[in-house]
Amino acid sequence: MGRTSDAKERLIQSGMALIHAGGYAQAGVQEICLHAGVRKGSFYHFFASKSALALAVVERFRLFSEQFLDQALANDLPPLDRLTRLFHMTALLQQQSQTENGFVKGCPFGNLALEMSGHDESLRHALMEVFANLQLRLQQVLHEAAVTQAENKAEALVNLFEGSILLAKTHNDPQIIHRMGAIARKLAR
Amino acid sequence: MGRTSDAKERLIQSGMALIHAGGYAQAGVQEICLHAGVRKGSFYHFFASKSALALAVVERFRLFSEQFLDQALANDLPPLDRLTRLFHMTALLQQQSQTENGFVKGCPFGNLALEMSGHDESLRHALMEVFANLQLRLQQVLHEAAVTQAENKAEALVNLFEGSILLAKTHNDPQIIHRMGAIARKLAR
DNA sequence: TTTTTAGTTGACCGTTCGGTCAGGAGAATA
DNA sequence: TATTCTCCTGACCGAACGGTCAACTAAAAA
Repeated sequence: MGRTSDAKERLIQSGMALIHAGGYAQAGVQEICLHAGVRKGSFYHFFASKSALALAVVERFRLFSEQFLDQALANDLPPLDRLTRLFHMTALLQQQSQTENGFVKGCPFGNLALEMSGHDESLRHALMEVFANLQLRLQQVLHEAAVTQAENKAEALVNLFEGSILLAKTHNDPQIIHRMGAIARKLAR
Repeated sequence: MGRTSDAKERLIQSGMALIHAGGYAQAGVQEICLHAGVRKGSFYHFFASKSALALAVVERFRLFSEQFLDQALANDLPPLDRLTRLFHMTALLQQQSQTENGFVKGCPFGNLALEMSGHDESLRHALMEVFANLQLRLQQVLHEAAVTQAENKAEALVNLFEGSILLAKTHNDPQIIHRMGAIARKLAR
């Protein structure tokens, strides 16, 4: 079946890094190729368009976020403590990106949602699923905590979560996310 | 002192409309000029660069948001009811943009924050001030409601507010913002 | 009325954008 | 080894990008 290559994988990795750091519009195909060590002609062998890469990038971030949520919401703690841990772990993650790159990169999904959901329907739908899934997982935690109006509260927690990351990026201060850990706990009860 | 013109004003208005609807990168200088009925040469007579226009656009949105907050947080209601009204009025505003344009435009500040704060420091600082001011005004309301930890809660309300608009835009559903009105009330107590 | 000065115009700049394609290279299969 | 199919390459495309400029126009100020 012809020769093999990891160029596609490298393109996805570079896409994740550059799109997360600078946004979709800022990350040019040429720049992504340069970062990946791949010629632009090869790019279009693996992806039909730049937005097709973005879709693959979102899918990879989704896989990472699933693992991240598995850790954060693991049942080695009481339900409400897991919520707090999600915020604290996220704050830590953003703090690391701040130390490495000088600025808080923010949520890859939230970033793309505000930049692209106005003019890329397929990407918008992919992001809707990501947020809906997050809400479902939080709802399960709230259910374990035996609270009322679990669905409504889970929706609020998603909003608070994404909002705190938005403001952490704007202020370049990951501690904002950390502080919301306690609020999330209060909101859940 | 030479002839007069409202071209600068028209450019700002067009910039507000197009940047809010499609984002900074999507709104080209040429497109903004076409929308405003101004030749591109004139654009650079009034603005040193595209990002200079963005700064003026943010300033205008800031003025509008001040008036909006004056209405939403007016003391013709008990403090906590004003918070709810802010969310309800915002939901209505986004619903109108949805009816007119087919999609929820989102918060002009939040949109620009996630798209631009990574590579335009002056714009980022302008947006920081907007959010800080919103937090201050909410803190005043909470103070009137005689609640504890007003600063911490005001910060949480800003996060919840921006987050709900982010998800309303992603899901193209302004009702999400409306539902957060009750949550905000609960969060404040 | 003359001078001054702000506003207007449209051609033009170099660069970068996403995207295309014909042809060559090389590894897996037969 | 011969064939087949995937991957690689680099030149090339038209369009759009933000931005520049000198000449021109017209209204306000002198």
